[in-house]
Amino acid sequence: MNTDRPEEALMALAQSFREALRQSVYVMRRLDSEEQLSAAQLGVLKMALDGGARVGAIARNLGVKVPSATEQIIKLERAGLVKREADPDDSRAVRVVATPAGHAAIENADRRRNEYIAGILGTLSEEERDSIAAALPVFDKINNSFQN
Amino acid sequence: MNTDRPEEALMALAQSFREALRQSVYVMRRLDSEEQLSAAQLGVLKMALDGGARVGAIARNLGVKVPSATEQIIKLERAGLVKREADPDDSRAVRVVATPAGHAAIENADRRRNEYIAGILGTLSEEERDSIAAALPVFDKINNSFQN
DNA sequence: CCTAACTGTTAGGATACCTAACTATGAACA
DNA sequence: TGTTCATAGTTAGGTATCCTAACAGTTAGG
Repeated sequence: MNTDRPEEALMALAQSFREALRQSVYVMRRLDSEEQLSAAQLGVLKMALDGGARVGAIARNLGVKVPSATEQIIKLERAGLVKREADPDDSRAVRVVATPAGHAAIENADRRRNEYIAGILGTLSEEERDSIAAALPVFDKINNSFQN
Repeated sequence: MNTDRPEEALMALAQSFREALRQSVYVMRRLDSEEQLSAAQLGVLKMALDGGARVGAIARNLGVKVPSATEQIIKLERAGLVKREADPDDSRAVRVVATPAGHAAIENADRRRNEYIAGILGTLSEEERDSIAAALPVFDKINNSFQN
């Protein structure tokens, strides 16, 4: 495994996997286009829930650079969904915290999107759903390989 | 199944699925950032291979509107990887065809990306790879639900 | 023919991301 | 204690991708 010249089977699997990734991007765009909060903003908001999160942590979680996170945070702030506060332990840092309106917004956005997806999952067979359920943790593992 | 109020389990699966989608977008960005051809351009190029494809078909395949496809096609054309020709059957239409340089480029780009992914898949256990392989067709089925 | 439908291109605008440069704070150490 | 280096965010400027609207040319139906 994991040699310089991956075997045929591994390459074929990689190819299919890549196709799934490509489609996922498309699906996410569709999902986003019907909502007010973008996926990135939803991600920020989620991290801002319990006690808030620092800008750098948010950026890392979203897989973007700090200025890109700042940009989304500012939009959410203008929309009244989060507020920025000084970190009591480190005055260089900024804690992003969800406002009550932010809490409400995230619940709505999350539920709507989940219902949309659940509607589609509902059309699958039990078996198909099981295979998805089994694969998701592995997906997660793979995706985490890219965090570097 | 597929009721107005999806069950708990379905909603939970939808939530995890959505998380995987989100991560996929991130992974695709990473993968793209190390290459010269963007994923969208690679998609155009692939369709331009055998006998070429019409602009509208390319747009549909990529999940974007026609002007967005045109934009990518123009870039590839300027790079010498495709050429645009009149469709013999319908003079309104344009066929996008890969040049020899385009053929070469796609092979390189595809192989490099597959090797990268294969390298990661190689670190998984046999079982994990099997669960991915089993899920990919279902992913495909789900993703096709969005083609509307 | 003449109009309606279709295929693409062009123009203009929005969004999200990036790098580089800057400010301010913290931490290490002589 | 004071200098220096590292860290946290913001701001400025630029790029890529997508979109809608308006347009030109072609096809097809009545």
